[in-house]
Amino acid sequence: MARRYRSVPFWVKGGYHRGMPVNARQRLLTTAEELFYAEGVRAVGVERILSASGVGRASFYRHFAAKDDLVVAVLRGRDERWRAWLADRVAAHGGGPLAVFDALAERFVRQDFRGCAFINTMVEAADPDSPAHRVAAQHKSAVTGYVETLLSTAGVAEPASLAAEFTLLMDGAIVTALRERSAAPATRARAVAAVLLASADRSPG
Amino acid sequence: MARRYRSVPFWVKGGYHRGMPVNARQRLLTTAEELFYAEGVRAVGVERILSASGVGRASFYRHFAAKDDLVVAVLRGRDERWRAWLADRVAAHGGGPLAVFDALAERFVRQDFRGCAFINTMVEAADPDSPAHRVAAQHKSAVTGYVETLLSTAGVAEPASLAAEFTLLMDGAIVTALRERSAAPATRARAVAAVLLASADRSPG
DNA sequence: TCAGGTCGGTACCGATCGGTACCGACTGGG
DNA sequence: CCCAGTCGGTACCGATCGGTACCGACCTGA
Repeated sequence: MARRYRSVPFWVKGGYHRGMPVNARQRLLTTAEELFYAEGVRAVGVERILSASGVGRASFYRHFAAKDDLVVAVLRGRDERWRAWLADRVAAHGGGPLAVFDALAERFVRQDFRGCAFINTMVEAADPDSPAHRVAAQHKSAVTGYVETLLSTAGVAEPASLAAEFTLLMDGAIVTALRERSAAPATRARAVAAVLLASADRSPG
Repeated sequence: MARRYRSVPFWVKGGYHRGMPVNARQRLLTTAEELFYAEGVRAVGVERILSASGVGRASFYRHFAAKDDLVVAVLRGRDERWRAWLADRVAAHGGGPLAVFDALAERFVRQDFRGCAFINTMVEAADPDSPAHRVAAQHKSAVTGYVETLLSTAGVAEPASLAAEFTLLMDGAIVTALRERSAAPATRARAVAAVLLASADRSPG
């Protein structure tokens, strides 16, 4: 059993000059997230993460009992930041439900775009009961819930079913962008969503 | 350099009783396809394929120069059979463009459903230039082309753009089914596609 | 001053990875 | 009958996998 990180240690205050980012745990999370997203969880060994982050092998297992725990921690962090990013970009694009596709379009044109980390996780972690797969599925539920609030705010009478369709379109756009590598799938999905939104019932008022 | 399989050998005619299916190459392809689909390409080692298929290690490398060659061969075979299966099921469901979603619904409820092998391949084989990734992308193009012919036959004026939207919906449904594990995503995508089809321009006649 | 905790570095472990080489058994066509 | 070719089995290779143990250096709070 590896010991766990407890509180803020000494070197976050003073000038710690050994590694760049704050502490070992944070460096591991940041480095692993990059590598996992770019090449896949299974394709990236612990050694790669250690050399890329400059963290010692023992330090790794002091913070994470196993590689799988790092994977889950990375996914949880990405889930939070991704949804915060989405809310930010939606607001920047007017705050309407269709803005989620404008946000996706921004991601698709990045040259480091490699699809959705959570879809990729559900593909790689085949077992639906595995912790990583569960976290990925939870992320999708959370996104669907967020889209539902957007639709509700926009005055859609029964936002739940339309939110499910929006999420399906988002996932379809992401997977399509994986091979088209352009913003086109986002605008395509947006156009479809616009048709759905236009024909949706509006709540009174 | 491993020698390649040339022509039909002796034991396909006579009673070959060592292994069940016809020959070693076919057994390798069948077994590998099952395992790759169920657990992922990277997760399945050569040893697993050998023990599960009953093929000797040397025989493996007589037929395939490397594991990657087996992967590509598996994908090519699956591409052909999958599209033949789709055409068959579409015909069974009336032959209309929307029948593709009825076909998908059949797949989603299978308990061995693990998404689309080609989407999974594009996720696992991160490098877009890798042979496996290329074959997977080609498969999607072929499916889109097939959907386009369905739309054209149905009298849609400009079937290309609508075919792209249909394919996006299909991929979205597949990814969604990966976590919902039911036919619901297929019917959901079908409903969306029906709206698009209804509002599409029809060619004269 | 000193115990306690975190740090990076390294040696090491058994297991598995993809791949090669060689073996004897088998069967067909010449 | 015998050579060519395919078969399954196995020993073996170097590399890498995830994980453990121990080290000295460093800083903190008592």
